[in-house]
Amino acid sequence: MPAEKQFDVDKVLDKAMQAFWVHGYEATSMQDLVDCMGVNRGSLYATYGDKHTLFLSALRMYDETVRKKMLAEFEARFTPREAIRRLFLAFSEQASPKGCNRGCFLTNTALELAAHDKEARRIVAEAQTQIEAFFARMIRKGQESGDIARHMDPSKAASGLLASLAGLVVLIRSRPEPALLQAVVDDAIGRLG
Amino acid sequence: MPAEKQFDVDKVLDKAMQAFWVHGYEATSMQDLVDCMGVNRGSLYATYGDKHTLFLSALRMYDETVRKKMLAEFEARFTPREAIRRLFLAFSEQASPKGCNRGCFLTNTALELAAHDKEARRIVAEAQTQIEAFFARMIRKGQESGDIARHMDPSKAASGLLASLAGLVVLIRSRPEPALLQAVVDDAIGRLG
DNA sequence: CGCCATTTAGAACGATCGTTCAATAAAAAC
DNA sequence: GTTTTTATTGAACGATCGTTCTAAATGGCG
Repeated sequence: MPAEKQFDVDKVLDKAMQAFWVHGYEATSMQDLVDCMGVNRGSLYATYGDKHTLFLSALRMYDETVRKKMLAEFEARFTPREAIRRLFLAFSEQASPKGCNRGCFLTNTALELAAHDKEARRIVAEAQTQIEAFFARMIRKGQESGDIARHMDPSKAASGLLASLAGLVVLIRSRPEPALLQAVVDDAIGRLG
Repeated sequence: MPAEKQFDVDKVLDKAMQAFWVHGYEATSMQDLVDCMGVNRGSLYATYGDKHTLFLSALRMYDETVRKKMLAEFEARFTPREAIRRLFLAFSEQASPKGCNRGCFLTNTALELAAHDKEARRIVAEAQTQIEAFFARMIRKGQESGDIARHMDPSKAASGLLASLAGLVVLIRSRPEPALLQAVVDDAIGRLG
């Protein structure tokens, strides 16, 4: 049934993204991917290349369709302070003590691969830099409008918020307790004054 | 050459801990462990059990010999505020833009295994709870002596510091830039008043 | 000195890993 | 309508995975 692809390349890549997101790179086998993507091995290699290349494509897709979209939406729809809060809530509220807590694909990758995989580190670092810039921008805007405290250094506070956000998604995976995550979010937002 | 073990069980377990710490669970093969521990496969299985059991032993060893020791030493030797600062510095100063940044074994495990491995999650969660308790204790003591701001809720602020610390070690692996890590530490300590 | 207990060494196990390939099928090109 | 091109399929590849087992070696004990 050829000459035209029998599947939607992006939709199937999304399946791979989900698998890598939940289980990580090493713990996801090509067999797992064949099963969850619903595409045969040959087509998979012909379309996406080898496992490592496929992983990086999935990571880039997460960065584009999840991270970028999130920041843009919150920045467009809310006040600076509220935009920051929504970003934290987007993670803290996805967590549940029982279910599977996948956290953040970029942060999972930061710890599993970034130390040894140059391209993975580049993607993760670039994404973190943009989140940091988002925080700094929001803080500056909030300071102008008066709903964020004027005494703080926007770029230093942005680094602090980036760490708090990364820490939040770590805790989502190890201690998905609503009260704890809520406390982390409150503490982070509370710093804004 | 038997009847007595030819190697120091704890010293060799330490080698395994280093390997898992740097590369994680899945990316460390039994062959890697045989090589770096300097002990044969048979002896390895007879002494430590299978790979997963060995990993948990290594993780427990990290918790006992690294994490617990660190907290106890800082708590005993420094003022509350300085004890907190030293804990952050212990991580931020180990990072270098060039070298291998292993970060924190417990946090690495939190993201790689905690979501799917019950016992690993238990160990990580317990350690994080104790770090949180350490922060809360230090904050209370600091508030009494006056070098930590009195307006903050100790246990909520402790949760916030725990997230900042976890975030710091995430950034160590993905963006080991001294200026960034310094900013994160300054922001965390700055919150104490 | 000789027997036993235990560790050591490394070969070997089946299973699974990531990857490739030859055969099949169908749309596109002429 | 024939040829060419391309996607699909699933079997098959060698390598490596975690694990087990057998044989050799040594110290403790009678």
